[in-house]
Amino acid sequence: MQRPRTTIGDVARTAGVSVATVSKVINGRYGVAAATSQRVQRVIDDLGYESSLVARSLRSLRTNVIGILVAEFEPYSTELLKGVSSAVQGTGYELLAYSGGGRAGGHAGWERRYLSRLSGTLIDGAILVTPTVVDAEYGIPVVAIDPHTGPSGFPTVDADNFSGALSATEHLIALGHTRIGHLAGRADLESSRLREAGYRTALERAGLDVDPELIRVGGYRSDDAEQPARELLTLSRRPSAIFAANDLSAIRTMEVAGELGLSVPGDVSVVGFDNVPESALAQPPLTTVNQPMQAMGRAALGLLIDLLDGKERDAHVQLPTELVVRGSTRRLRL
Amino acid sequence: MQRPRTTIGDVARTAGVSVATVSKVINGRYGVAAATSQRVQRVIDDLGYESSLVARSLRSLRTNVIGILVAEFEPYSTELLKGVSSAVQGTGYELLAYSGGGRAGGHAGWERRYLSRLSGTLIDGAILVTPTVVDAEYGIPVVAIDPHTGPSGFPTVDADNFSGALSATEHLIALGHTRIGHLAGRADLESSRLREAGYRTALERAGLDVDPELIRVGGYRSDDAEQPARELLTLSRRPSAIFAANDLSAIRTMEVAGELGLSVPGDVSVVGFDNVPESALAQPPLTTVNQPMQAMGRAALGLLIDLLDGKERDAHVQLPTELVVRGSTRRLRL
DNA sequence: CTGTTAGCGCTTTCAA
DNA sequence: TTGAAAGCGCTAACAG
Repeated sequence: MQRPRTTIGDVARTAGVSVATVSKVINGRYGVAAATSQRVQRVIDDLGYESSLVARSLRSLRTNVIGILVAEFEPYSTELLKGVSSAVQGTGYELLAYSGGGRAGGHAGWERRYLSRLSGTLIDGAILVTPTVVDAEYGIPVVAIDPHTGPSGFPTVDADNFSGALSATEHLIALGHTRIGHLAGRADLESSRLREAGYRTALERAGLDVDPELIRVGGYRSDDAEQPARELLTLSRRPSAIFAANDLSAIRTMEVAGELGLSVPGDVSVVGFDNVPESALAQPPLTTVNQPMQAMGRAALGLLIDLLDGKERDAHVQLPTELVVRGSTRRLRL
Repeated sequence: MQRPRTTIGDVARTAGVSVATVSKVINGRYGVAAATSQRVQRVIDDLGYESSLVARSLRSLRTNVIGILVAEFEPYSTELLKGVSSAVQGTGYELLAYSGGGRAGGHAGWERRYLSRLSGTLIDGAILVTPTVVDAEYGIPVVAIDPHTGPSGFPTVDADNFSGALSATEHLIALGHTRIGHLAGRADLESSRLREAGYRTALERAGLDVDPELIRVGGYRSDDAEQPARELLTLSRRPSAIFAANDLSAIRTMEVAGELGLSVPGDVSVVGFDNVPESALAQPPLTTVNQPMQAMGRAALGLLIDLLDGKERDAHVQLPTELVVRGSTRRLRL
């Protein structure tokens, strides 16, 4: 099976020239006779030769490949990916999305590891999705989307998490809910903190108490949300509404409610955050806060390309969020 | 900015040993004194060293990285990606999704180019999404999802396109439609041909004529679908229903209908294919044929890993499709 | 205009 | 148990 791939050496031998000459032809360098160039080109076509990204990148400084590093391919990161992909068209760059399997994403600092692995340089620059540690120096230009620490002195794209959480909670309050639970995100993420802050602020503005018992950590991942969702829904004084820190945990919350024989939105209203496509598919369709993920991906790519071109750009881009009311919330019946 | 990354040489120098020794420690080879090993390990941790995938792959045959090659990150390929990503957890493999920017996906044979670039070996095996040319020998184990030519003597995963198209068209016929247009996919794709065959068969079984004027090529991409959709909808004897070969072109068809002042499903019913999450978000929600994309991704990964482990597996996996009725189709009013 | 040479960071014999 | 040296495929000086 493992027929070794054709190398530049094979091409050189077949064409009767040196590898250096072939390299020049491939890269369009000056100093090759037209006739030679054509002959080499023919051999390249005949053999179906394509230069190895690996070998090339070991030697040269540019590969025209942009990396996008994610902990896992889930709805959020894939939406970003769609945005980046649409924006990369015509820029001359190719895209390489990298994700460790398994729990790598769980370890803080996964982005450092991945970057180290790919650097050197398989990629010219990288987009980090939800990195936990935003270290100072990475060796290559880097843009972060929704980083752990929030904007911290280097290029960042995020959404207005605070306002989004505020309007989500205000929506529930406007519907007459007063006992509103919150399924928080990962404690180490700035976005998570901002969403909780929006929740608290909305309650306070409405003159409602913030009951610590109603706040649980769901951790953004569906699996991790199950247990805390169950706790909230089996409280003796059960909340009549829950604001989950992202759609995945909101959807899981609705599933748990179903298992407990509770109807959404009949017995409990649920609001999510992100507006991933899956939220509209849920039963009932999830009321959520839209985060313009594809636009964020495009913005990140724009920042990164400017960086690669040596143009310094405004270090921080924040895009607006917006409440999307669907079927998982309803007015509280007294 | 470009602080060069720490290399194995840096580690060796700091630890006062040779690079060879460091390499052995990293790879857990025998023949290193425990004390030395510990000292080297400490330096590695201190320096935050991570070996370069690039350099390593140039030398050794395994990288434990699986490639997934796509023409573009759009809803279909990202759904597959989610499936592959969930299945890769715990296998010890990492994932590298690669996509050329721009029109690379348009050129037939893009998968060959990408594979050549990544081979040699950045990746141990690859999953090819909708490859156009399924060449015999690629040098590394390869599994194709929904290939151009259909199952052709090497491992393939696809969905039951014919049955899906059949039930989509039968659904329209059952609703009383008799003039049913078809917006076909890319002419070079087997899946596209099968969907058209399902459409034709359903019409024939119902004793309806297949009017060639009602069949246009939409090409699976949203942009490419606009013109043919417009043509169908402005025909003097306009069809009362359209079966589009995938969701993206179905959604575009609905948009075009809107621009033309036609209501969906009031004036024209529309059915798609794939059931990408976006289809449920469309206005109105799209009736479509579900293709279990995440399961297909998981199946492809399973096949590939078995191949990598030297286990030969059943070369062809076909998953069932299923009609999902939503709001874009309705009974024809006479 | 073309070829020789020297690495890029790493793994792997093979000697010491 | 360790290290020196070769070489993976390629590019970039530099010589011829």
